[in-house]
Amino acid sequence: MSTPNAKTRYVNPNFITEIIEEDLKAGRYQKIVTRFPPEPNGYAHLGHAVASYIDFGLALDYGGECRLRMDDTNPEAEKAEYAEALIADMRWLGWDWGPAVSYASSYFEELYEMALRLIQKGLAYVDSVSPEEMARLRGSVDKPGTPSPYRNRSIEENLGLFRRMRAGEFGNGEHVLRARIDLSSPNMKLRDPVLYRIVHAEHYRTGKQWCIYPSYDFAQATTDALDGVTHSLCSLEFVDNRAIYDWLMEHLWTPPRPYQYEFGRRSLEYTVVSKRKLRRLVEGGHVRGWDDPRMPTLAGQRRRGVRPEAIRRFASQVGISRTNRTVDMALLEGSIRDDLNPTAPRVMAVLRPLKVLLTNLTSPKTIAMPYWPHDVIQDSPDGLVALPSGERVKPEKAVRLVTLTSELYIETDDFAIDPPQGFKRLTPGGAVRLKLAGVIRCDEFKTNQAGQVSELFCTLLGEDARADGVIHWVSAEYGLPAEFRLYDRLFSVAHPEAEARELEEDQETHEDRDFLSFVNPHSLEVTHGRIEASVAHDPAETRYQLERTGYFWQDPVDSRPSTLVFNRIVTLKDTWGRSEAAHKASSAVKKLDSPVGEVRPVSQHKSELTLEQQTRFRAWQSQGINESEALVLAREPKLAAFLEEAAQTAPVRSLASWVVNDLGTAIRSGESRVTPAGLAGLVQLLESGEISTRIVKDVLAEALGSGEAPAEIVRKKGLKQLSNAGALEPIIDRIMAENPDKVVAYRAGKTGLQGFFVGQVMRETRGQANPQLVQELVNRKLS
RNA sequence: UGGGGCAUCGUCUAAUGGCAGGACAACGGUCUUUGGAACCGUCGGUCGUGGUUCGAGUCCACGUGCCCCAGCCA
Repeated sequence: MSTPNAKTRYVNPNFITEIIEEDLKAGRYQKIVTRFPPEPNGYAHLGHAVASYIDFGLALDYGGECRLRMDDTNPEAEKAEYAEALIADMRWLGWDWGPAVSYASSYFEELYEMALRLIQKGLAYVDSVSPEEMARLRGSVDKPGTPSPYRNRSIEENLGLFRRMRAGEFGNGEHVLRARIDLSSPNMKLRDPVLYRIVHAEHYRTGKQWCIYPSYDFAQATTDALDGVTHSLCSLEFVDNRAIYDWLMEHLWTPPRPYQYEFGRRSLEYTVVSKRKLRRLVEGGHVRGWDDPRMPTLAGQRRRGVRPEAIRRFASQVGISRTNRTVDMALLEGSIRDDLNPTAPRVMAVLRPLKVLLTNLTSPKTIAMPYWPHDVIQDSPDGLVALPSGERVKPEKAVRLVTLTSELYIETDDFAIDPPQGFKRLTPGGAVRLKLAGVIRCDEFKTNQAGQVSELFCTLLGEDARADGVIHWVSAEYGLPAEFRLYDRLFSVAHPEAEARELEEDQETHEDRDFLSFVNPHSLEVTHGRIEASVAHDPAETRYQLERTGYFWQDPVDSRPSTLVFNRIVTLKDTWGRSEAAHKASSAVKKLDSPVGEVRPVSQHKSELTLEQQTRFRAWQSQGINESEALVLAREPKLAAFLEEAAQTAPVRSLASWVVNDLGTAIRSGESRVTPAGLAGLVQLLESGEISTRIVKDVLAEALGSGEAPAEIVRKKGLKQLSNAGALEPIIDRIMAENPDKVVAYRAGKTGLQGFFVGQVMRETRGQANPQLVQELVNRKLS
């Protein structure tokens, strides 16, 4: 249970799973508990989907639990409608949060008690300055803050005031409760953060019961603890807030306690997700609503026809790391196609009809057409395939009847008077196959006044006639008229926010040249065409692949049996259209080469040394220490002092690199558990040839963790450098024998494999082999 | 500007100091009654400069670039 199956796990291994596995192994928690805590102040979007995937997926992977918690601590922004929508969206995604949704607002009483405890401990106080004054007193990033005149109120006074705040004796903004932490902290978040503020507003759940509300920082930490959370995951912008989280845990909770970990946000190309921007799209009429299929909201994606399985697949592929990233649209589209390809039955529809008359077809022909292509049938595990109704039947039963009549429609694009190179469709005098209905030849075509082709006259040829390609079609008599809504990316640029920012910098007039100016005017195209009659009998929520055009389903809001409306969920991959477009673009515009040799500042200057540092720098150099290390030592007295002390019993030249490169970080932070004498002892062993640098490296790392004397570790583990070729050679021979393929690859020129062989030997000998010697031997044996 | 976070193919993501790997995209091919799918293959990367090391994406230093923090929002 503690390590998920690599194939079925939700979340791929990452820095957080590493922590979880370590915590489970060490028995710090019986089982892990995560939580997904949206604020009900808007609709869920793909960002929420990815974040929830991590929280719920991790819990699933490690046999834990994930709570869904409404972080509803700001009554002015939140609505029941949003909370309900959020819950519905999460359920749609398929998450299970146990018997009940958790609400921060359900814990208000407990939180209030905890605040009282903080006051009683002298760790929180009621401040009564104005918001502006508080901002001023907080200082700025480069100036420390100054205490408010109310910072030293007595515990009794604070208690009294806080109770009166709750009792509603004060107006908005008159008082707040603040944590007493550190007004001069370089971390701005720690400058006495607000814990409670007065808000006289109706809360969608607690009504007027409260007029004081906990802040994000206070509520997040306390409700995590109350919910039994073990791993509290949030996005990177809250890194600074972790200090408050830990401070609150330390003073209010006894272990086991939750810890906060942060991961990078994910955004998507060609879209925006901030609530403010989404609202402007809706209110500005750029889209038809929050559930417009172009919106990145889950409501929008759902209405578009995307299935939750596709969203989860997408989230899984996006992955998780400690960097904010913008994901390629292709990843989402690919996930949707991968989900739909094996689940969407195929039918035919013509989006932009061109009338065709079959001059030699005397009576209609009814054809049984399979819903599935051969490869989907082949891949079926039980040999059965689905009908649109969901019923699974034998492949030969998975068919619908389609009628070919003398009057029919084909796609306007499937005919060209003057075809481009490689065109595999209908041309004047040319032949093409109508899917499953025979080959036709175009004898004549008619044009309208505008010169556009309006009708084709064709002859139906025998089955064996040669054809350039296969196209889809719909009978004019039997086909049902339908509206098709073809969605494209909402914005015409991949990074609308970043582009808008650049525009602002370029021009002073930024107000109307913001991200909205990048809205793609062609993001919705509506066509009227025909779809084969069989769909009339299918469940309304059936997702189809309309052959050669894309995945579609009926718009759940606007489609009616009498007036069908189909949304395009995603196009098919179109290698022809793509190469066509690329061809046009390259021939139309000859791109100007961007000027070469761009200017790059060549300021590779070392940061300046003071006179005193220069003197020390030269002194170190004169002792034989290289420039790079001497520079560090000259600048950092702590390291220099450490080195000087160690140098009393070991050669300074040999010590310097260990001090600078391996112990530097620990010494600087004052947390080095290796003493100067300890290092000197180890270096003596190195100098005498008893141990190798490899061993020094490993021992130092261990000593840094355990605090044990390095020489003692060497003695206890019996570490000793093996410089005896006779002992090493059999090991090398064995490894070569075990990896014949690598030997071949090496001899074929993949010399990077030398590292593999050396590494194997080092591992076998627990790092004790003399690496130079091993390398030498390996080289000789391999060549 | 003080503090913090981050940097690996076009994109996303892996690699106890020891083979820079995977996925998506792109490109080429096989197959195909979908210019789809599937299959095979190709292309392509460690931000820069030094240092430590037998060996550095990983450790050290100095740069460069991006993101977050000065709400009684979350």
